[in-house]
Amino acid sequence: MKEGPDISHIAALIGDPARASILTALMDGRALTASELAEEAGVGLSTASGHLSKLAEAELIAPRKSGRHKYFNLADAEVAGVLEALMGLAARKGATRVRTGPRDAQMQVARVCYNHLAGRMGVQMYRSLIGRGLLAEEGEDVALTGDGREFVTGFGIDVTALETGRARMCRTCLDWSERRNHLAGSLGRAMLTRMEDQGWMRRDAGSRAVLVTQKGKAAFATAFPET
Amino acid sequence: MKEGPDISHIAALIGDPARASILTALMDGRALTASELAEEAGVGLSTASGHLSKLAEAELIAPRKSGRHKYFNLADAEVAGVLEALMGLAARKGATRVRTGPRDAQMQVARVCYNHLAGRMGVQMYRSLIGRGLLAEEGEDVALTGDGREFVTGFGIDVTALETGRARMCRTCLDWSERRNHLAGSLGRAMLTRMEDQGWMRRDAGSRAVLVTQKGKAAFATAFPET
DNA sequence: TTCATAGTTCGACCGTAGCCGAAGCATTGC
DNA sequence: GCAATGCTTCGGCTACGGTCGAACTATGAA
Repeated sequence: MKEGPDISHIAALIGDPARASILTALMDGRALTASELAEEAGVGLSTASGHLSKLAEAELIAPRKSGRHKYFNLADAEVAGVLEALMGLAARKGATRVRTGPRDAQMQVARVCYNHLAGRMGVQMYRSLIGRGLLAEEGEDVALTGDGREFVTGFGIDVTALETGRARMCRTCLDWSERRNHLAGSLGRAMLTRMEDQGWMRRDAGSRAVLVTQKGKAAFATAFPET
Repeated sequence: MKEGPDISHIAALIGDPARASILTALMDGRALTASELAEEAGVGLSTASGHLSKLAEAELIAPRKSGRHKYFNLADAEVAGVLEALMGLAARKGATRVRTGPRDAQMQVARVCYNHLAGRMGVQMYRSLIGRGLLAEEGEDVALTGDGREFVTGFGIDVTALETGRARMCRTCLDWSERRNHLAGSLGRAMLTRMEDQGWMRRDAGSRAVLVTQKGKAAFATAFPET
């Protein structure tokens, strides 16, 4: 008398510590190789290879061969969303396995989620765009308004290119630390890239934290004022 | 070098088939006893007791003693939301463990999620309320508008009582079958209860399906027209 | 009090699944 | 061609955790 999809299989996949590390490592949207993920998870290459097969088989991650390397990505933003949601549950009993350090504080301020900006700054950007009518919420997702289109173009982003792309341009993603939406989708990704290009922020290699430059702090506050 | 909350522990808890059955059984919001849950999961009472301790320890479920019975509920709507999200992932590769039958079709149409209405009808209700400006989305959550307050009161619900309650009145919950939001929170619960009281629908004992009466079909379509 | 029902704890059993190292493919570089 | 690198497969070990039944506790009913 069980109804609905079988969640135990997929949850069990996420439930192994090594596999959870792998998935967490992929949450910033970068593609990583099997060796890098093995290192990240702290297991041997053969073990990691087994884990990766299982995750790929369940379509939680998407493998891509490139030469003699094999790169892995999270399958899509929905998977990333489920992982963030699980982090939300885990976070509220302080079940962080993290060695606390300077990076962790920065993680709360700005970090990469899948491939867009998350953390306090990600949420601030989102709320600022909504508050000024540049982004409008429609049902479960969001869209650029006319004003928003203009703003984003002025920000240095080719909106037309995004619109013709295959990926959804605007998506929301629930932030595990802030418990509020931030902007995902191809626009979210483009915004982060643009801010990196302008020297406002840069990703911390080997973690999901995003380091904000002095110049970036000021420019960000001007571009995305709290409303 | 792991950052962020430790999702593996919590995912592993959900990942055991017996525990997943228990959690799934609790998704309709009813409180069930240890024996009932053992039956549901198909394990012995002693085994179930162990599982229940673990789930309670992780605050996924909330135990309540009542006489010589012990009742269990999901801890809150966020837990229910994570479970629905996992179902969404599982559903897309057809990983249903369900014996297909007439009930399952009904589950797609209308079912109980935690304690509110989900499935096609749940989504229709939500979209109808949004479309007519009775419910407004604000950031990640939703609120009743002035018109909405009037409408809901006319529907036979004491809004003031809900507002003074401890639980959040309006919440959204992502539907695993429809992939769209439906209304959760104490208002979502009250709406379902009210519709049951009026004889529009009733819960199928022993499953999460909601059976809609002939009268209910018509009344629902009138009350929540597609916009 | 005595009995019955509900749930917990304990001990023992057993299977699954994670782990590694070694050997085997595949791809690139020399 | 041969060597080096990246990954997969295989075999065998181990341990963790799910399972049950039995003994124990607690609550309520007769």
